[in-house]
Amino acid sequence: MSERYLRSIRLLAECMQQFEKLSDSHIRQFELTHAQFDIIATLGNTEGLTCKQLGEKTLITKGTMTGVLDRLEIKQLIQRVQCNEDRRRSFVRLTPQGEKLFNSAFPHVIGMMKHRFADYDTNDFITLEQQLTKLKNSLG
Amino acid sequence: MSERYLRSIRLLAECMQQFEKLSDSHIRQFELTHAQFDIIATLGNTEGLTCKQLGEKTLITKGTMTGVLDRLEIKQLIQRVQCNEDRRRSFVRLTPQGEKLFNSAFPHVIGMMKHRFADYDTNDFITLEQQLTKLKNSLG
DNA sequence: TATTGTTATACTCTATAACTATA
DNA sequence: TATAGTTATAGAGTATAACAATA
Repeated sequence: MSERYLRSIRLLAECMQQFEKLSDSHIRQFELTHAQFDIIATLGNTEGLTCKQLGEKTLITKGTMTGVLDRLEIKQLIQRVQCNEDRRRSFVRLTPQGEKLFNSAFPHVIGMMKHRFADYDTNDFITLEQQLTKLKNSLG
Repeated sequence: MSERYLRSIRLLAECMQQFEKLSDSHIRQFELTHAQFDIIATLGNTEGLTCKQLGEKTLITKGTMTGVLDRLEIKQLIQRVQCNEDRRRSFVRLTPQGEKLFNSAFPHVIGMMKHRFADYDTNDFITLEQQLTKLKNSLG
């Protein structure tokens, strides 16, 4: 209750909440849900990932994953490509439209966020990254 | 795309994901959903909050809030008390059972998390808190 | 008129378990 | 037997808008 680390966890949650508040409106602008955006963002700059890999990265469970991927497939933002070496698996990849959205959505979010970090210099980033990396490793 | 702050945001999200992974099983142990836990945690150690205040703190919108509160009321963990000064509003408060759960759930989560911060000393916490506070203010 | 909270709707996410196909 | 992904189900969260009561 009076444990010191609770303060850090609360701050962490508040940071995340602020970020979500900021990104929310932009995500919806692209007519995506959070889960869908998460998938698009995770697939961006990859050659494709299996459902399992996507699940590990996004914490979306496999039963849910099928539904999320179905909706993204209907929107023609992703495609499933069956894996020839192991026919149980399939690779999920961004379609050209998916890539286009990825490449237009991110600069958009970037533009919005950029000025918020205006007062960070290189050393500030280094310190922040060090602290977050340490925290991540402690939690992981 | 190559913006430096993206690395920090990614780390932030990964920290939050790790924390959620850890707390998830414990939340479900108390037969609560994330949203429900969020409400209980927010109400803990308060005299009661209005729906509006709860919505601002948890990012749950008012339409959703009614449903979440209904389910918590059915579980007898919260109660709504109409406000006499402004009869449009009502205060949402933990019931004795709700407080009991709050007070038993948190030490539980604390116990689980404690050893993860074993290698943090006071200075580590100070640095981490400073960085997270700075980040929160930048995002907010 | 504006605000607080509820109701209603349609959709999405979620957990879980049973299932199919492949390994 | 184990694994990858789908299907099925029931419940919960979500956005949105219309609504009632109160200010």
